[in-house]
Amino acid sequence: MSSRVSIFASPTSWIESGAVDQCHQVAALPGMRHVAGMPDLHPGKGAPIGAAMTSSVLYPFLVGSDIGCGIAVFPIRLKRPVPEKLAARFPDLDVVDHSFLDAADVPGGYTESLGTVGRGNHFAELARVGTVFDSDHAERLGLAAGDLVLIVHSGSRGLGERILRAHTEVHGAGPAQDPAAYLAAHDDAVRWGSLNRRIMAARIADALGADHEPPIVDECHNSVEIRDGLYLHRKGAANGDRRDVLVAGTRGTPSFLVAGHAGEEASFSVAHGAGRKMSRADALRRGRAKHTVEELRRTPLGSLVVCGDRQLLFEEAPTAYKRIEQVIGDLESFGLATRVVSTVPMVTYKTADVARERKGRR
DNA sequence: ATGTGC
Repeated sequence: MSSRVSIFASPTSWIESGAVDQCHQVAALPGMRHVAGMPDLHPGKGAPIGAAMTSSVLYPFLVGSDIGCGIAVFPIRLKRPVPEKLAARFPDLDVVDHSFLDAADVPGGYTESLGTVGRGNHFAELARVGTVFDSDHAERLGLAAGDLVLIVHSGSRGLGERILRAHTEVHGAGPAQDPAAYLAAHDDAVRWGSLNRRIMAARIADALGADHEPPIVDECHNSVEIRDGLYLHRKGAANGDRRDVLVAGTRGTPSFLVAGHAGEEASFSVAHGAGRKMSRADALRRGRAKHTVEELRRTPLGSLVVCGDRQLLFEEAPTAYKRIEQVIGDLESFGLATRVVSTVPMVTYKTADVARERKGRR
């Protein structure tokens, strides 16, 4: 059985060779039919990130540990948004607030860390709609230039990790022997991730004294689905089959809400973000020489980044990522998606700001 | 990515 690798990136887009190698390694796995690399493709742990991988057997490691990770967009209204004041009022999304869990029907019964953002590339951001590229589509979503939105990127925390570990402890990187059982646990994690994002949005809106609405976009990018009798794994790739997707920029550049039009050749998928250009280790080493903490906490866009962890701040520096405009341009030129609006960060929460808390307690 | 691994 032959299997193909297709990379949806223009020759001028930077794709690390290691990530393409990983695509071919995955394509050589038993039962594999097709690997579609998105323009944000970069190397991951064992499998590429930014890829949709289709096979006749289910490989849990291709989804990874953060099953159900995704990005949701919630319209929010605020009277006079001042980034400095709002940043100071953001809730501590590193810890659970039990008052938001009472009414929640928690998938998998896993209540630990529900409503918390986690680490890595996860964030919760207050942003304003910048450029409107497709006014009809934006209007259907209820969006106009200047409107405020909450963007929440997070996943299933310890739950997804537990599900993958239960599989790998027995089968390693091998396929699921009981796909239905894995899928049932996976679906719990997908629902949990979505609930996690909603609870965070509610916590933020409450802390800012704002009204917010249900999400207008909520697509996960680590998942597996059965499509045409095959397992379609997505790792750092969102469902782009006539779905709207928020493709995340960086903590210092805009993001793009796009309309997905991806067909079978692209495994019905679109990119999930800018994609890392540097490893975390490289970003930390080079970032320390290149940036100050101050410039990473107050971006050229005038937005603020709440992040009490200096290492994470450097790892997540905008320069550690590819240019989001290039990624979006590739999605458009390959016909996978079209721009609807851009969003411009005002306050991005990464992790609690220890410096601020210490000051407040004095 | 992860209540984290050798």
